[in-house]
This record gives sequence, C-alpha cells and structure tokens, in this order.
Amino acid sequence: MPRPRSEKAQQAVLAAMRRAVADGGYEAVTIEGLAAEADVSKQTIYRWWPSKAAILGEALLEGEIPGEPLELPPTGDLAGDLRAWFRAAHAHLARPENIALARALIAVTATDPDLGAALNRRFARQTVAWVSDRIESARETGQVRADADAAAIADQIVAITSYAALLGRPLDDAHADAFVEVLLHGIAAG
Amino acid sequence: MPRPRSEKAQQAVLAAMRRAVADGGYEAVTIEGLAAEADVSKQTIYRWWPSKAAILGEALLEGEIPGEPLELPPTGDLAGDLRAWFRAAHAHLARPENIALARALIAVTATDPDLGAALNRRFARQTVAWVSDRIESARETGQVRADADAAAIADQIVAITSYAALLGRPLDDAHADAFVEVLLHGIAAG
Amino acid sequence: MPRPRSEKAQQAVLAAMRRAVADGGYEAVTIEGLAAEADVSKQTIYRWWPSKAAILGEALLEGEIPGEPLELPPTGDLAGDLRAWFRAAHAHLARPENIALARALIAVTATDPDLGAALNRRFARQTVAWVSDRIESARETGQVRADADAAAIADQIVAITSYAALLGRPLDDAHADAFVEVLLHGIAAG
Amino acid sequence: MPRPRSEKAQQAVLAAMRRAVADGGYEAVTIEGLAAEADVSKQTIYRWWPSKAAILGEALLEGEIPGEPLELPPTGDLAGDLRAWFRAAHAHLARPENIALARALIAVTATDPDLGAALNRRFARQTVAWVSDRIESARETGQVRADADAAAIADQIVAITSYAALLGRPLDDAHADAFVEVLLHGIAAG
DNA sequence: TCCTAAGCGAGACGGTACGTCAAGTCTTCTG
DNA sequence: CAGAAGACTTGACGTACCGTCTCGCTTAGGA
Repeated sequence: MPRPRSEKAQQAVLAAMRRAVADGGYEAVTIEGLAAEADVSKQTIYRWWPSKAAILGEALLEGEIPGEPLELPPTGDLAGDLRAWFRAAHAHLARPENIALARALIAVTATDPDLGAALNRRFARQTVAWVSDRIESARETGQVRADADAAAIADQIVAITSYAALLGRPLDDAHADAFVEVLLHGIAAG
Repeated sequence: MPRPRSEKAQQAVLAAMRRAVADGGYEAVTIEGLAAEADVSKQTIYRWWPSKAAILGEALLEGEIPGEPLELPPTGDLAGDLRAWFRAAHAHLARPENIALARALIAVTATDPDLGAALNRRFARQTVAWVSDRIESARETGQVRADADAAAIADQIVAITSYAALLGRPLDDAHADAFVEVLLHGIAAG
Repeated sequence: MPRPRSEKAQQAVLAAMRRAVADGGYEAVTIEGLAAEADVSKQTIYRWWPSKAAILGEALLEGEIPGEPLELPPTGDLAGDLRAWFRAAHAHLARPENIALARALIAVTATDPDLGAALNRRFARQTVAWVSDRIESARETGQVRADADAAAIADQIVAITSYAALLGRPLDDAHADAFVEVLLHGIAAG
Repeated sequence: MPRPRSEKAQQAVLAAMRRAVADGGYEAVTIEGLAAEADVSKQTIYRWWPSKAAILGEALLEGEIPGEPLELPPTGDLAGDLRAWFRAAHAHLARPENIALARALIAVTATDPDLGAALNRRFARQTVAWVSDRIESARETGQVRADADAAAIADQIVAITSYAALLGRPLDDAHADAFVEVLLHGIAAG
C-alpha cells in the first residue's frame, strides 16, 4: 500500500503561502521559498499543485478571507445592513495581511484570467448571496423597487470593494455611507 | 554635451511593450524579450527605466488607452451621456489588445501599489473629469440633486469598469443601462 | 541522500576547458562558452568551481601535462639524462595544445598568485623530484660535487622551461645541451 | 593645423595604468576605470592605443622598471658583479608595485605572445647587454672559458628572475649566490 | 584675426559575458 | 512509494565593460 498524502505538508505549504504573501506580496513568492519555509521538498509542492496561482487559490479558500462580513445578522433595515457590511468589509481590508491577500487574488486574476475568474466567483458568491438575500427581503417588505436587479447591485458592491483593495485605499465610513445612499436613492433630482 | 538620448530607441521599447503585453500578458513580458523585439540593448532599457512596471506605465500614458470615450460630446441628457460612455468604454475593452493593457495596469497596481496608484490616478483623472463635468452640468439644469457627490459617482464608474476589465467580462448594454438607472434613481421603492 | 554529483558533467567541463585553451588561449575562455561546449548549464559550473582559474587548475592536474618526461629511465649518465629530459620536455611544449596549456598556467599564476603558486608547485614537484633523484644518484657515483644543491638546480631547470614556454620558444637541442654543459661545468676558465 | 595630441592626457593614462596594475593586478584593469582615473575620455584612449596590453607596454617602457640594476658599475670581478646584479634586481622586485608590474608583463606575454615577446625582448635587452658585457670582459681577463655563450647565460639569468617574479618569491641572497656559483663552476665533481 | 580641422570630455548605444536566482525535472536514499 | 534532499537544464535577472558613435567645446596653426 502506498504512503498516503501528508496532510501536514499540505497545510504547511498553504500557511507558508499566506505568510509569504502577507510580507512581500504575491509576485515575490517563490516555490523554493515556500518549500523552505514549509520545510517541504519542492517535489512535494509540484506533485500536488500545478502552479503558484493554484496554491494561492487553495490558500485563500481555506482561509475564507472575506467571510466575516457574512456573519452580520440581518436587521430588517436594508440601508443599515449595507452600511454595516461595508464597515465590516473595509475594516477587514484595513489589516495588512488581508489586503495583501486580496491584492494577491487580484494579481492572479489579472495574470491568469481563467483561474482568477473561478476564484473571484467563489469569493464573490458569498457576498452576492448575502447582498441578494437582504435585497430580496427588503423587496418583500416594500423597501425596494420591484424591478431592482439584486445581482447587479451585489456586483457593484463587490466591484467597489475590489477596486478599493486594488488601490489600497479602503473606503472610510462617510464614503461607504454615500455609496449606499446613491445605491438606494440615486442622484436624480426630485 | 554627450550624445543625446535616442528617441527612436525609446519609442521602439514602448511599442515592444505594448505588443508584448497584447500577446502573452504582462507577467510574461521580459526585459530581454523587449530588448530583442525593440532591437535595443538591455542596457539602454535599464538606463532609462527603473523597472518593467515603469515601462508599462510610460507605454500606457503614451498610448492614452481609454481616451476615446472622452471624445463623446455632451448632449445635455445625463443618462444618455453616461450610457454612451459605458458603451464606448466597454467597446474599447472588447478589443483584445486593450483588455490586455488594462489587465497589465491592474497587475502592476496589485504588485507595486505606489506606482500603480499613480498610474491609475492619471488614467482615472480623465474619466473622473468627464463624468464630473456632466454631472455638474446636469446639476445646473436641475437633472441632479444638489448634494450629489460627482467625484464619488465617477469613482464608482471607474471601479465598475476596472472590475469588468479584471474579469475580462465587459458590460453588455443591458447591464450598463441598468447600472446607469441605479446611479440615477437608486433602488429604493417609492 | 540527494542526487549525486554528475561525474560526466565534470569531465565534460574539464575537457571543454582544455579544448578552449588550446584554441584561443586562456583569456578568451568564457564560462558561457565552456557551458555550451560541454553541454552543461552555467549553474553546474558555478556550483562546483569558484572561478575560471580553478577549472583550469583541475583540468591541468587531471591532464598531468608535463608528465611524459618523467617516464625517462635513468641511464646512470647525468648529463645524458638531463639532455634527454630537456629534449622530451621541449618536444612536449612544441605541440600547440601543450604550449597553450602551459601559457594558461602562467597566465593564471600571473593573475592569481596564490592559486597559481599552488598549481606550479604541484607541477614542478614532479620535475624537481626527478631531477633531484638523478643528481643524488650522480652524487653517489661521484659524478657530482658533494655540496651541489639538487633542489636549486631543479628549480633552474623549471625556470628555464617555464620561461621558454612563456615566450613560446622551446629550446632547440643545441641550446639545451649548452645549458646542461653550463650546469655541470660552469663557465669559469680552468 | 589641428590641435595637437595632448601630452598631459597621455601621461595621465600611463600613470593611471601603473597605479591600477599596482593595486588590483593587470586583469582587473579596465579601460573605463583608466579613463575615469586619468580624467580622460574613453575615446581619447582608443584614439591612441589599440589595446590594454599596448598601454601597459608603453607604461612599462616609460617607467623603465628593471633599469636600476644596470647602474651597477663593473668591478672587474665577474662573480661579484653577478651577485650584485641579483641583489639589486630582487630588491627591486621585493617592492609590491614593481612585482605587480612585472607580473602584468608576464600576464600580457602569456596572453598575447607577439606583443609580449616584443616587450620582453626590450626589457631583457638591457639585462642581456649588461651581463654579456661583463662576461666578455671577464673572458678577456681570462676569468671565463673561451667558448662560454654569454647570451645563453644572460637568458638564464633573465629566466630565473622572471620565474621568481611570476611566483612572487624573489631570490634571497643565499640562493642568488648559489646560482652564481653554479653558473661559474657547475656541479660536476673534480 | 578669425577659420577650421582635429583633440577632447561626456556619455548614449548595441553587444557579450558576468555571477545569481528561480523554475520545473530528475535521481537517490530513508522511513 | 511518498517525501527530503539536492543536482540538473533552462532562461531571465541586473551589472560591468567592451569598442563605436555622436555631441558640443576647446585650441592650435594657416590664411
């Protein structure tokens, strides 16, 4: 019988990736560095992952980075919920290791569109689900127009957040609130 | 009084960078490849640019990539103008070489935040200026609320577009129109 | 437990060095050229040798260049033996690849005195041993003065040969014989 | 009609070469370094010398390195004169800058036999002339055998000295004296 | 006196090689 | 047979000099 895959080695590599990205950025990550840091041979890495990007992908999913905002319970007040979501998300991004990971995700996406798109979809899914839920609920209580496109709104929210991460300039509360205001009421007069 | 900098060599390098990014992506670009392609010595490249990212930056600025949308004349109808802008911008991004350059810009930004932020600012400036202008005009003709934050709206537009480029999925007309609708009227009922 | 050093690669490099020196001279030898010629990567060369000079040194030692003269059997006639040694040595040096190697040794020595001195000592040792032996035997048979300094004589012989190699002008038989004559009888009258 | 060659620049280059060789050795000398050190443009160097070796050659000749031994006046005692010559020559070589220059000469010779041979001939000429003179005089006074080959002896002396310089181990007085003893009387018994 | 041809500094240019780094593959031995 | 250790080929990195080539500025003669 063959020797089974070493779970310990896998976790060490993923952890090493998270650490390496946090200090130095994705581009500076090296397979050799990862191997040394995780105390694993290069061959073991190559056996289990096809690319640096794939390791990052797995590391991100295991680490479920932007998951915390999801924990926010709905209050029944859509505007309040969205504001709270922005605050949680951008507080999360304010921590250096988290923004480094977010940027790494963006770098992978910009470089390897297919893998990147898959990763982004997985991450965005949570957010989109959460936001869509709130908007559906709000529609049922009449807070939102019947024809509002919940998914499009969720996409906008993700885009805004992603762009803020890219530039390393998380939204402050005032801007987040202004954004929620626009989303809900638009800018048209009257 | 030494021999003057060769303008031809510079342009050849920038052109080579644009070509290389267009087929292969930013990460695959190599200084050696650039040198060979531009028929220039490596030393000449290192003499004038501190990094691959800097070359891309200059190449982008000289190429004034997303400049075309700016040409759109204002019609006095804000919603129409914004819709037209989205169509133009996303038609631009639909061309493979343009989306490759846009993605390269994002990759640089994700990797070197400082340089990237500067480049993004330069690019966004045009868009922000154009959008802000329209919104100001619209405010004067009473189409827009007095307290609308033009710059924030412009940022959102840029973010949406950047995210679409990142994912390689330019907005189709229906989504663009829906987005303009939200911006103008929000999603709140009543 | 890792993969062991490739003996084949080593030998290929040393052989390439000998070939390269033979046609082009030591200064024209290039690590890159060696690597290409030996069909070995630069990295492998840098892994095992600290410098071009070290490679030459090892190549020389493995090739045991001026070894042939040593094969000469003693005949009991010191003058005859020395004459024979000179003829053998300078016949050896008359071959282009051998003089190229000898010159390379001199070039290294002139450039890196420490390494060069070590190499020279190794090479001279054989000659010195051989000459000293003959002189000792000759002393025992009364052919040589009791106070003759065998090592000094050997050094002179090496020096003469080295200088001839440097200038690329191996001694002809007449000069060699004249030199042996001086060594044995001096130039003083009576 | 045109501006004449700048004597100052020439001298500065030659002096820079001597200095550079003295600290760092011939191989470490670069044309660019020379130019900077001499405060002269590269072009000026290339205008007047075809190679690094040629500059060294001229620098050596102007500096007339091993000239001092020549100043020794003949005393009528051949053995004494030769001993004095060795002492002077090897005292000269004991100074670091002189041995560096001598080694540079050897390096050039080992590398570029034609130029090197010419330089060596020029240098050796003085020594050979001096030694030959003494031996001729000694022959006339009956100190030396009629058939002694003065030029061959002179060559041996040069070879010994050159080899000592190469190895960086100038002869001490005892060895020099032993060498003179061998030259004059040989090692044969009786 | 001023003209003009060369000398000169500065330094950009296309190259070649340097010595280093990491990528991804392979071989060997140990557990 | 998975895994560590690490040798191997490959190819790019950024640097140092090479020798050539403009530049614009002296700096003498000869007109």
